[in-house]
Formats: sequence, C-alpha cells, structure tokens
Amino acid sequence: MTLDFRHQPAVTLAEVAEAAGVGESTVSRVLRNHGSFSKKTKDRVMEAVERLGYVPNRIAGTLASAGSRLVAFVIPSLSNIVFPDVLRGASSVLEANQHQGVFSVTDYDAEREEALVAAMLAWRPTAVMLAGFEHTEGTVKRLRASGCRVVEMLDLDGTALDLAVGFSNRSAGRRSADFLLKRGYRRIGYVGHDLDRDTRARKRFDGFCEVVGAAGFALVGREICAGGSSVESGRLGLERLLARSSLDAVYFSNDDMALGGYFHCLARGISLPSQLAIFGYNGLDIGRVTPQPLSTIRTPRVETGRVAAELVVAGAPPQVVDLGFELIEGATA
Amino acid sequence: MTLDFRHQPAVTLAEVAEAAGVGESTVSRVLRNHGSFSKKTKDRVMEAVERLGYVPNRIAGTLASAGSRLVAFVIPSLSNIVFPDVLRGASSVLEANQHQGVFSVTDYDAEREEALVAAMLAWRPTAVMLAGFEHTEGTVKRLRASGCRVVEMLDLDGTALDLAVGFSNRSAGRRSADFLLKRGYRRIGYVGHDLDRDTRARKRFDGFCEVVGAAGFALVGREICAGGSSVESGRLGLERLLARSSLDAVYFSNDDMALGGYFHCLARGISLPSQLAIFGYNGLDIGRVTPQPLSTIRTPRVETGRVAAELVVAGAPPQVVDLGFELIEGATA
DNA sequence: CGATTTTTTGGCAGCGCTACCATTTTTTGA
DNA sequence: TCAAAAAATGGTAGCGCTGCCAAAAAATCG
Repeated sequence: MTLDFRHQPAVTLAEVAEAAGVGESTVSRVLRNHGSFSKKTKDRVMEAVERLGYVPNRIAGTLASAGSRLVAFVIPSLSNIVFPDVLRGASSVLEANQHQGVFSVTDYDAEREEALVAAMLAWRPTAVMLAGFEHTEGTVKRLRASGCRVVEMLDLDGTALDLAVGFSNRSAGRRSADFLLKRGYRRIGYVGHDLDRDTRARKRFDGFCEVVGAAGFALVGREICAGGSSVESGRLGLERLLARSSLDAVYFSNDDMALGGYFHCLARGISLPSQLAIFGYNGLDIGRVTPQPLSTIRTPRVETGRVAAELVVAGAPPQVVDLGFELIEGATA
Repeated sequence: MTLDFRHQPAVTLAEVAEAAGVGESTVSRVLRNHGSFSKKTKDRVMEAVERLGYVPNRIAGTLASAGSRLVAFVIPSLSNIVFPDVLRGASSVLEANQHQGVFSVTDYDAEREEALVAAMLAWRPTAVMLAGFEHTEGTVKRLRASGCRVVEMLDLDGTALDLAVGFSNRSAGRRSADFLLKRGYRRIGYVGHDLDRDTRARKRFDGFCEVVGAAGFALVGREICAGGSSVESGRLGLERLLARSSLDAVYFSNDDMALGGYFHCLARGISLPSQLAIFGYNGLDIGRVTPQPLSTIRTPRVETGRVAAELVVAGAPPQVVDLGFELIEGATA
C-alpha cells in the first residue's frame, strides 16, 4: 500500500477540455463557476474532471491571474500559545475564503524576520501578517515595495504600516499596575523573560513601571530569566527573586511565567494572595482552572487572528482595530 | 506612513536583465547560483537586483521548473500544543532548506481533512504532512494520485502510505497501564475527550484497556468529556467521575486533562498519589513544574516534526521511523 | 599560432492557467 | 420570419520564470 512513485505528469486542464470535447476556457469557466456555460456543458466537464482525477494547478492559476490567495504569517514563536491562537483564529476565516496560510517563525529575531519576510514575498502573498510594530528598516522597505497588504498584530503602541489589529500592551501593563496598587500592594517585583526581544512584553513592563512610578513607588526587584518564557523559568525566577527581595506582589511577563510562580508558592506553602500576590498576562484557559484562578489580563488572541484575516480577505482600507483586553480579578492578587 | 497602494507591477527578471545588460537566463543563473557565470557579470546583476528592488517570483519559478518547495501541513488542531510543537520542529528544517510550510486545520474531522488535502494539492506541494493513519478513502485516493510525498505523523499503529514518523499510541497506552498496575493500583478510571474523532487517543485508550483487562481487571469507570480536551474539562471530568466511582487511579487522555484532574485534587485536598493517582500523556513542560511532577508519557513532538521535514527535504525512500516515547514517573502516580 | 576544449552567455519554448476578444449558437421580439 | 440581443463557446496571448540548446568568448595545448 505504498504510493506510486512514477512521476506521472498530473492531468492538465487541456486534457480535461479534450476529454470533455470543449475548449479550455470553457473548462476554466465551469471550474471557477465564472462566466456563462450551459448545464449540459457543465455536466460534461465535471464528468471528465471526475474521471481523470483532475486537480487544478493553483500555481499556474495564480501566475495567469492576479492574487495568490496565500496569506503569510511571520510569527515570533510557536511555543508561546499566543501565536497558535492567532493562527487558529485566522485559519477558519482563510479556509472559508479559499485562502491558504503560509507560516514561518522568527524566534523573536528582527533580522530573521526580515529574511523570512523577503522569502515570503517571493510567493506574492495577498497579505503578510506580523507581530507588533518593531521591524527592521529592511523589512519595512520590502513590505512597502511589495504592494501587498500588511497586518501588524497584537500591538497598538506604535505606527501601523497598513492594518493593525490587537490591543495596547502598554495599557495592559498600566492597568495591571493600577489593579495591584488599588489592592494595596506596595512592595512589587517583576519576573519576566528577555525584554529586548519580546518588545510587547517590554511595553507591558514599561506601562507597568510608569504607573507604579507615578504612584510614588518603584519596583522593589526584578528578575529577567534567560532562556525565554516558560512555566519553569517563571518558577525559578520567582524563587530567585524572593531569595533577595521581600515582596508582597509580583507581576509576571505572562501567564506561563505566572503559573510557574504560582506553583512555586504552592510548593513552598506561600499562601496567595495574603503572603504574596501574583499577576499574569494573557488569560490562558489553564489559569481559570487552577485551585485559585490566576489574576491576569485576558487578551483576544483568537479574535485578533480572525479579525486580521477578515480585514485582509475583505480588502479593507488601512485601519487600526483595537480589540481591547479584559482584567480578570482571579484569586491570586 | 502608510503603504503605497498603486498596484505598481512588480519588477521582473526581464527588467533586471535589461538593467544589467545581460540575458534573462544569466540573471536566473546568478540568482540561483546555478550554472556558470563570471564574477563581473554576477556583480552587475546583483547591483541591478539591489537597485530595482527585485524580488523573484516563486510562483513563476515553480511553474517553470518542478518542485514547489511548499510543504502542506493538514493538522487536527492548533489548540492542542502537540501540533504547534510538530510545526515548530519542522519549521527550522524547512527554513534551512528553503521550503515553506502551508497549514490548515481539520478540527479532527476526516471529511474536512479530505477537502483540505484536496485544496492543498492544488498548490502542488512537495509533501503533505498529516496526523495519523485514519483518512477517508477520498483522501487516500487523492494523495496517491498526486504523486507527492506523504508523511503520516504521531502514530505508528497502522499502515503507512509513504513515510511515517512518530511512536505507537497503543504501546503508550499499554505502558501506562503497566505502570499503574505495577504500582498496585486496581480501581482505575479514565477521563478523556471524544475518542471517535481523536483516533490516537482512542488507540492509547484501547492499549490501556487491553493491559488492564489482561491483568484480570477492568476499568471501574470512565468519563468522556464533550467539548474536546482542555484543562477545564479534565477537572470537571474527574469531578464527575469521582462522584460516581470509587477509584485509586485515573488515566487521562492527555496532560491537559490530567492537569485539570490534578487541580481538582489540589482544590479538594485529595492527596496524590496516596488517595488518588493521576497519569497523563504527552509530557508537557508544565507537568514537570507543578508542585508534584505529573506522571506521564513524554512524546517526541518537536522531533517528530523535525524528522518528518528532514525526510521530506532529503527525498528519503518510504519508511517508518519510530521515535519512541519515555515514561516519566513523576509524583502523581 | 591555430585547433580544441572549457567557460560564459543569450534566445526562446514552454510550465498550466486565465483574461480578453471574436465567433457561434440560442433566445427574444416586433 | 428576420434582425437584434443575449448566451455560450473557443482561440490565443501572455503571466514570470527555468531548461535546453546553440553561439560566443576565453582558456588551454601541441
């Protein structure tokens, strides 16, 4: 039951036309259901298509016509659930509109993003979907020159090239600080991952610090974990931070990290939130199901993907769509 | 700072040739670094490419030559981290070999898989990557006729169409049962999600039951959660199951579900593993960081993607690659 | 130095399809 | 019934690139 490896050239539209006894253009019209043709002709064509097992060649179709109906996603990561969520949101819309998603992963590296964008543009995609506003000059130049639509997702703090869909990370950070301060926490720390690469985490952090500072306080301590965001580094990060600072609340760069912190507290018998408050970011499902629901900010990740795809397939004019976010009080802060 | 929307036709290779004062084929050779050309010519061409901002059109290139260097992933889900992990593993290999990944999501629906495979084949991909061996007749027929490589991933219990990379789910289930029985658990239950759609979860379940049955026992109870796998349904599922059965161990369809169960126990003060044992599947990172590490089976998801991609880009002959799995004792069983 | 060999180069026919236009067939209407 | 309008159909020129082949230029050799 193995595949047939004789590279038998695929059936072409011309062969279908021949078999159905009609012209090529007629077959093309029938298959795309575009232009006019009689019922009888349609049946003959479809019969031939079926009989020969014809599969249209979209490579050729795209070259001959215009749009590729390919949508390029150039995303920082696939480990961080944020991006699969975005892809998921986009996926259904793309499928419903006969578009295909193409993806590549930058690993939060702007240089790599540039190279990947360049490679993507060679496929003449309908649109390029990126994370955030921070791109190299080269990336911007190439995107500009390409003439294809660009969607910058998951951020609003910056200037959009074309379309932007997401929410303000800075506001999310500010809102988080606001919440913690209102609850009376004063000795606040931060546990996060590489802020130079993840610019959206940086913006949240900046927003957070702004508000804390404006209230006349300052972060008591911070721990930046090497090796990227993960539950494990959150746990280790909190442990290290607590070893050197006395805190009553910790702001984490995201829920993964915060869950790690939460587990550390569980393991050490640190009671939440009385001894220590924990606040995350993203509103992952798992955070709602822990014994004490995680205090965090829920972000519309799937919706971001969905809206981004909708704008693209609809050919919407340049615009910025703010999807907002929602603070979840939870029980850890 | 908006994009330029005049659909200025993109620079073509012919224009580059003109500008560089050389023939088209020379430009093509230089850009693909294929065939011979003088240093001087190369410099002239590159200068023109740079100056005009030429971006090769791979649509045209693919049509004129042979392989599309597109690899189609038709995966069941993007919510289940398994599949992003696979994509991640493949992604780096594809990038290193100038291939592009195209994706679509079946939502565990075989009919939909058929439609999506058909749509993918229109792009004449180098390979189609699927999950598991269970496909509709139509899917198999189309794949056969396409002549492109097929990789069936994450399963080994069945007959491969061409390439298969993964591990045996049935064995994983058997191994899990073995472990629990050896530890002395006898009143064992199961909490899982829809087994009709997720055929790999079904195989684990079957393997598990086989061993339990062969040892002269039987599952004391089972709970199948509607609405797919999630931490929340794991938690609710365990709650419901415990409400009607007295158990000393529970096997979950995967780690997400198991974590839900774990949280339920934490919340209810059920001590693990003395009062109840919990066993999962997948070996997610988070399970290693919970206060008590989760007992589970670690599966090589990223590696599956990586190996699958490697075989494809290397044009390997049909074969089955067993990547195995690893039992993690953890502390919950 | 002329004859060979090797390297470099350009021309052009497709790849399979769609868009456009011209032609044929059918329908409509007075 | 015949002209005019509408519907259905086919022919064919590209889309932008690569692969093949022949020609030109450069290098090698006796």
